Amino acid sequence: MLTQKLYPDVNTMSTGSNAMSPMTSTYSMNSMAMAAQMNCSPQPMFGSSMLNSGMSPSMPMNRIPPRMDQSMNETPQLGYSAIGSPISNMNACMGATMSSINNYNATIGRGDLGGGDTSPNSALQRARADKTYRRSYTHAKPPYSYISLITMAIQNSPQKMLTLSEIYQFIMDLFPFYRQNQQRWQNSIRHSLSFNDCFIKVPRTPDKPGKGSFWSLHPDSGNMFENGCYLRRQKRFKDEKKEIIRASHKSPSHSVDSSNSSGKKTPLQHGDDKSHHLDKNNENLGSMLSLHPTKLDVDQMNLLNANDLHNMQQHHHHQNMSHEELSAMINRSNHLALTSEHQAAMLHHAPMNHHLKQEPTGYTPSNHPFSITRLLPAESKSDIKMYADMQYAGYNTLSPLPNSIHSHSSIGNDYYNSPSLYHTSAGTTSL
DNA sequence: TGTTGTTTACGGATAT
DNA sequence: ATATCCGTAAACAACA
Repeated sequence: MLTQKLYPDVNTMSTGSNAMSPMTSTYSMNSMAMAAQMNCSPQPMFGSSMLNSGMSPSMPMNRIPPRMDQSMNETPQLGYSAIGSPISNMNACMGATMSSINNYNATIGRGDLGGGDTSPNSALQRARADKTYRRSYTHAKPPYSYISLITMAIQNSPQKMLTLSEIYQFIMDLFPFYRQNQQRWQNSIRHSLSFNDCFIKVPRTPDKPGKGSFWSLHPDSGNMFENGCYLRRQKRFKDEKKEIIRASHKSPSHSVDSSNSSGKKTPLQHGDDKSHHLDKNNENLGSMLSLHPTKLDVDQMNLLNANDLHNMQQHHHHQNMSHEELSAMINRSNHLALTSEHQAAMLHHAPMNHHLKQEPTGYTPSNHPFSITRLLPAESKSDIKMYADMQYAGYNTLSPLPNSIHSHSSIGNDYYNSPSLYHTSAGTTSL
């Protein structure tokens, strides 16, 4: 079960001069901050066996990385309430073996509510009393992939597009884990943005000078997380045009361009290195390509590709459409696929799709424990906004909080604060 | 010069 | 077993 590395950094620490572990936590935190840490839920496979085996003693307690020290000193702790956070609600889908974690997380996340497990000798109670045990959870890696995180950030932005630095900031604001090892994960973010077709680059308009482009979601990529669970995509979104290009350059008839003296593969030869094959989704690409034999000049295709969005932008530029209007259009496009009702309808009425895993518990996008709609609810909560305002006063002008976290209140919303929400969809409760 | 963006390469985890 | 997804490192180029 526990096959996935829980803390990959630990295994790769030796490579970096500033190597550090997300487990680090020797600074003090108030209860709200602790809750924030718990919001950085461990990996979904963070199973009970790990907990029951007494994880913390064997877990390396690492030195505080200088950068994190600095970060934490400069950055007030977020007052995120992890009540009902993904890790808590995740347990709903983890089965009975997760019950102890469920209780544990609920307790830690909420603070002591005076209820819960009262059995005197329970491991849970011992765990509660063991602060080291608690601390071992801090800065645990959130269970969301980088693609998920980027998607969250973009979808949560008013314009549905963000700069790279804004994406960074959103992630760091939401997940303290990512205030560490920034070079590492930010490289991965950039890689994800470039590598995945679901992200498209939107050039800056002259009236918005600055560094770097905006990043948005491909209008057709909205159903990447078709069950609403933002842990792992059901399937990788692939821009068909780009895929055709890649395939055309992989085909035997398309030999490696000898003019490429660098020895590097051309971009279109690349693909997913370990996916030396086309997706099943695209297994008919060969025939497609035979229909479009050659002539798929890279430039032409790039032009084709130069992003429908950009074309849209150009098109609407002539119509005096503002950047905001354009983003609103993108928003609508994404929203169509992301609308819960729409997705639910897709789930319940669409014929079985062989490449989609089935959620055994019948989760819909709106109620899945890892749904973005839970993490980033649409409605703001004024009290949390106030708290966030206080916490973030002068923190960072790039912070998405003023217009994103503040508006969506990823934290401390009713969902997170309602004990009733500990009731799982399976009818069990973690309280 | 630091940031942003692209690409290659590799290995682990997960799904089928 | 294989396919696919994901994370990470790193080289490199372009840009502000």
